[in-house]
Amino acid sequence: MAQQKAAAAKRKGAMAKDGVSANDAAPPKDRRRERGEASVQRIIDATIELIAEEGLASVTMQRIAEHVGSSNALVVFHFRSKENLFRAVLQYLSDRYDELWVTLVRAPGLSPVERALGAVDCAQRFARQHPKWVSVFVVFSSDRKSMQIYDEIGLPSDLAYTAEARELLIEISRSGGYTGVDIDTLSESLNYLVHGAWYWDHLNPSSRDTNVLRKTMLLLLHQAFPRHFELMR
Amino acid sequence: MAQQKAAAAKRKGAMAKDGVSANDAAPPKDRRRERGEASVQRIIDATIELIAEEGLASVTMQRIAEHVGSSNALVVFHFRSKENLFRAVLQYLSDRYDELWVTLVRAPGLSPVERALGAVDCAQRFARQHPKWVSVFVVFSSDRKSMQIYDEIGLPSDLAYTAEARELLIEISRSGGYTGVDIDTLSESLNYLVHGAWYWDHLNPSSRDTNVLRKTMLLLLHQAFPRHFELMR
DNA sequence: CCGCGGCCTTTTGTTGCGCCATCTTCGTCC
DNA sequence: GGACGAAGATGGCGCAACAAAAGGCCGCGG
Repeated sequence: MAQQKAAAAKRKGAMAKDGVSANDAAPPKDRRRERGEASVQRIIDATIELIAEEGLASVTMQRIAEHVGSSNALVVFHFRSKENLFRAVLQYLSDRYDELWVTLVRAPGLSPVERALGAVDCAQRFARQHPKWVSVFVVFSSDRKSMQIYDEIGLPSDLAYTAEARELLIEISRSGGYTGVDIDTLSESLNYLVHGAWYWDHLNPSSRDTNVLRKTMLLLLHQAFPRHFELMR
Repeated sequence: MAQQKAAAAKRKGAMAKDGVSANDAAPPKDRRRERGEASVQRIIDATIELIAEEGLASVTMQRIAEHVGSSNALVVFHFRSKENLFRAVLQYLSDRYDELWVTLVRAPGLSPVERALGAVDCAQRFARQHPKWVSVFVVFSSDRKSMQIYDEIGLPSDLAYTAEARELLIEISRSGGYTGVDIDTLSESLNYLVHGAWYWDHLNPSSRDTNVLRKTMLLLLHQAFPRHFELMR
């Protein structure tokens, strides 16, 4: 499947990058492979675009191929089936979200409070910078059929992020000497808020770009840990 | 499949006797029409069931008919097309929600605070009592194609409920002498929370039946209007 | 007993996925 | 350095699934 190509890409990336250096080692970088990988990426991008704009039902292999500017057989060649293509798309998006999360939440040297703020940022930035990606997530996770794919790829990460955030809240509560804070309800609320914002903004894009999500999350955090989170103005 | 149907119909006609006493109150209603209406309802129910369980993509006219125990032509007969059927389904669900909203929010003699609490109740009850209906809403509003249907039937009501809730909050704020409350952010947050809960519980049913939605909505209301809303314990 | 309305079967035309035969382009081996 | 082989790409086709239309049947009510 698609993983083979990712693996091959690593091998190439190791040395082909600085290949400008004169005539050393005659770089055997396979231009066929490069072309193929570029095609794979273009197909994934086109699929995201189409799904975000039109939904799953009306997306066909030929429409994707058409959008890419190739024949449908090329799509079938790279991803053996439609389901495989969708799986690759979701994996791609999941990886992009993970990158952002790692940068904003798991960056070394951050305090738990900073990490929590990073998580808030993560949710908001992702939705603002890549509304189409969010749409694809929503579409995939709604239809039960494609939900099988989401259950395999998206949901586990999703639950992991929630759990990680929950641990952060516990740590803040403990080290801050707070008692009587209902962590489970709080973290679940934040989860609802994030997904609600994503979902609602997908179905009613005009409400995007307000600061409601961030404000409310900070409000809840402030209400629970007043000494550690400032209210937004 | 269809043979059973004909047989059942036959039996039904003969059975009208032993159901009630011989000369039961002269039915002024056309029994054919009754049967037809029952079919319509059964088809709608089956469609809801199927969409909630499998998503839009894999639902076909024949699967619906099969689930109802009739031929696909019967479905086509009652609703002229698939799109029309879906429209009827969404209209049906929208009507059910409206009934609940009218009962809980617009009941005569309620104070604004009671109405607001009614709105909270409405969102929670609907999700608890009819998870499949919520699933259908989510499915319809996710796929852009069927979103055209949702935009016509579901979204206007949705926006109306949000607007009505917002008016309630304004009224409470005014009559309660509150100043500096950001009504727009508050009502939008509550909206996010409701849709987030519906969406998340649809894609991760195990988290249903907690009280998080209600608790958090009341928390936000209490935070804005402390003299009018008690916290849950 | 007759006509109509609800119900069903069969048919038709369309669409989409996946595969095959073929072609091109590029590394590699002798 | 020239031919072979493999990866990448193309067009088209077969099979299956689907929505929808055309037409016939049957029981019910008048």
